[in-house]
Amino acid sequence: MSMSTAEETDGGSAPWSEVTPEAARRLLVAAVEAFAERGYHATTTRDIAGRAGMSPAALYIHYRTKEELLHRISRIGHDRALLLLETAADSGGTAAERLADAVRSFVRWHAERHTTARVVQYELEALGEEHRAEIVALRRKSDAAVRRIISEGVAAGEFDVPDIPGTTLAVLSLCIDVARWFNAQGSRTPDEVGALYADLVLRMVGARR
Amino acid sequence: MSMSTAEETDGGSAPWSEVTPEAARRLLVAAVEAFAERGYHATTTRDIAGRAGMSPAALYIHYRTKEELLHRISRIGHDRALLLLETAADSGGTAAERLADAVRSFVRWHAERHTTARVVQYELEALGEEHRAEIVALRRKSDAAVRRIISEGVAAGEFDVPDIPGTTLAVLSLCIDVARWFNAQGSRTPDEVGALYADLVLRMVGARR
DNA sequence: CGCGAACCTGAGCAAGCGCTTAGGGGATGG
DNA sequence: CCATCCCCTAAGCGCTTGCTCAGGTTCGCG
Repeated sequence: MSMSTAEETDGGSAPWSEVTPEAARRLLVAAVEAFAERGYHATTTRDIAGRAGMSPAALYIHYRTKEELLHRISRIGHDRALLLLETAADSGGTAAERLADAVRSFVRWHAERHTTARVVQYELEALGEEHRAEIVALRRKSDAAVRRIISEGVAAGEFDVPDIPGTTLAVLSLCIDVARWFNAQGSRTPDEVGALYADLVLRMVGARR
Repeated sequence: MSMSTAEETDGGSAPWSEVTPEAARRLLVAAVEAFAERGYHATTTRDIAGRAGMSPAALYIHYRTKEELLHRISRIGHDRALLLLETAADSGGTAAERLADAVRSFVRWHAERHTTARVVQYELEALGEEHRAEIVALRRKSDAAVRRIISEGVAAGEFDVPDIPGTTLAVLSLCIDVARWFNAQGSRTPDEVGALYADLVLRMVGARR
């Protein structure tokens, strides 16, 4: 029973500090691990509770349903991702600097916290109607943030982009998919992937170099 | 230059011609639709059989388990995807032409047949141990095909690519993720997405233009 | 010491799961 | 006509699912 769940590769900011009380957080962390490993539908409430060292019934003291657990995870993750992109978009510097910054931090988050990101990005369809609508709204804001950087880069003559919406979509798609293939035991660190991807994206938008 | 769209007819009739008898094909097509909509684990054998107009028991006359159905789908899809990439890699022309050709046909397949592609690309983890190993081997061959084009382009002085394995990974990742976001009711045709992505990838490898 | 609130468990329910089994119906060959 | 084969279904088995509920333990506070 002395099993510590801290298999965290996180660096810096506390991962789930916004979730209280502590028992609810333990359940949520257990759910993230289970959902990322096997997918939402293949994960049982018994599995989640077991990983958190509780009985199945304990889950329902802190969350009304299994779907609500997924929603909390998804909501927090999307808030975080959106914050990263908007911070980069609003920072100073050239469009190229801001775009590289956005991609670097967004990708680094997807690699570093790929367990969470996998759930956040690939289990959307398991959400209920209303919850999914809420999350989709957040995703549109992410899209808008990236599109804004690219548009401003084009307007300033920094970028050469024939299809702004299409390129925005491709950039986000490229970054998001990091969560699918990234492996913590692999040879690349999150920082390296972030740097590589920032370079590739600058090439995609034809940034003057 | 001549794109062999002969066997790429759309819509769910020709693509599964290798599956016989007809009842087995109907079940498989129904399974593709169901898996793509709800995911493997959320799909029931009753749902699959119902879509094919049969009773649940009929499924087990043609397939031993639900997992075998997924494996057949995954195997056929991966064979097809690998064929597209290797055909492009082996065709004549410059590296840039071959890379553009590979991306164009690979992306078009993911968009045109996004229902199938979604199952093929995102339900790998539901496969059993041996079946997954077989599929992973096919995926490594896809990676090798793309890497070969890029390497040859670099060797010929056509491309400027600092990190060949990383860029190969990113190119494949970008293309595969089309299956996740592509929507048939959306404003882009598969051909348009293919053209856009071929252009973006040529920029990523720094092709002389 | 008592009391209530917060937290958790053991036991279990109704529903749904993948899969099996016994047998029916229609075509084919004698 | 019967017999055989294939394809299919109705019924259901054993098990697991998400979730519930009555009751127990621990705590702060008087």
